[in-house]
Amino acid sequence: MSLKHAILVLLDKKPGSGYDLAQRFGGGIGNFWHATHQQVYQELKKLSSDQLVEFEVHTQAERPDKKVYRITSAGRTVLKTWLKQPIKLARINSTLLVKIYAAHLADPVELDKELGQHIVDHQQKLAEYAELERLYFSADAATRRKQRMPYLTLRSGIRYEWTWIEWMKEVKQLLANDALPEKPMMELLAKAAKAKH
Amino acid sequence: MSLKHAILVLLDKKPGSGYDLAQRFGGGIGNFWHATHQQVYQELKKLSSDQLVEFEVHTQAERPDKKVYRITSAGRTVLKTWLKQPIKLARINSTLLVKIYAAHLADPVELDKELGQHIVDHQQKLAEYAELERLYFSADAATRRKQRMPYLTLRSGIRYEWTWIEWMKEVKQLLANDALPEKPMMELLAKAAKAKH
DNA sequence: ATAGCCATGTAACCAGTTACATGATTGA
DNA sequence: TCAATCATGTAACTGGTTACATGGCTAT
Repeated sequence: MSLKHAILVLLDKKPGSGYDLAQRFGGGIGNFWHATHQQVYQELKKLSSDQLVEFEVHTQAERPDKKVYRITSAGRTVLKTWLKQPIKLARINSTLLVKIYAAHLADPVELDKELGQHIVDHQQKLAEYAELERLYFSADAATRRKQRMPYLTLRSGIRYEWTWIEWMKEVKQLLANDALPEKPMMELLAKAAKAKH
Repeated sequence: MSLKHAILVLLDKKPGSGYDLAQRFGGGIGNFWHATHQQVYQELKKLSSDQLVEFEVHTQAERPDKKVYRITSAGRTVLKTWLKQPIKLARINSTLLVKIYAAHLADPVELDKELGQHIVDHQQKLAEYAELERLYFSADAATRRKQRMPYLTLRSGIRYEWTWIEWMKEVKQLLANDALPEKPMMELLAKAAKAKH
């Protein structure tokens, strides 16, 4: 489990309310770790009873009161211990790949449409990332240095979306032409890598 | 949920016992849909009570008896209906990215070691995929045509591992040199794409 | 001997999703 | 007036992981 740790990471960067954290999981870190507000509130309760976080109630006029959480030193210890532990290879569960695997049962027209929609969705995501990258590069050197870790995760996202889009386009075209790939993927990638030098 | 559908897909290709399916989830389809034997047995029980699959007990000498499951026509209908339904954008939960995001709290030496290990793990996976691809290309044209959908999923796996490895190598090097990326990722990818023509 | 394969399962727990619930303020 | 934002939660359910349990056969 890592929701626990993801929350500790966020609170270490900056204290905040459950609502706050839920917002942050909806963008930025949300691109590689998803959580809903229900999960966040539950987890905060647990973390709080384990004294890894603590909170203060902020009474607000005009807005509902809120509990502002911050990480405790015990929490920071847990976080650092977690960072030291090697993680297991992530396992992928991709519905789209299961569908492609079973595509002989599907209606080709529908499948083509679905791939098309998927390509659009991922292109949109990529455009979002591209804009964030543009912003990053327009910041001054000090800010860029401070933000380098989040930026590196963004680079991962860009590569990921790009690759995924390339693959989907390839599949869409092959299915449309009822064709097979001509060359092994490994060969194509090796050639592209060489071309860089 | 898709374990249900993944099982139906597998049984549609070929009937088999729970043990059998669990093996198949450990390789091939397991590369993009993971399931343990406990999950498989539970799910088969549900599918069976919903009459989407049926089984026959095969008594074996020298081996434990087994239940050989096959998909029913109701199951095939459910499967086809599912194939028609558009799927939502997959959400990613990547522990490694959370760690990188929080890397300012980590010991650089440990982080470097962990990245190194991860690179090795993924290179191993990639080598596995490369071997499978070699096998695919050494088959005759008819076999290649029949296996094209599984092969397309393999291509996705190859691209995925390759990209992931490239990113990790980049991060490892940047951290080792305490450097920042010089050029936007979008620019680098666009240039590489152009070079193909 | 010992490990690994074949074969099936239960049970407890942990994590994640969906639905329900409330209620004030602000802006279109 | 209607939707969105701020703010917090409960409850039911579904899905996934880990541990436990059994037991014979085969190959080293």
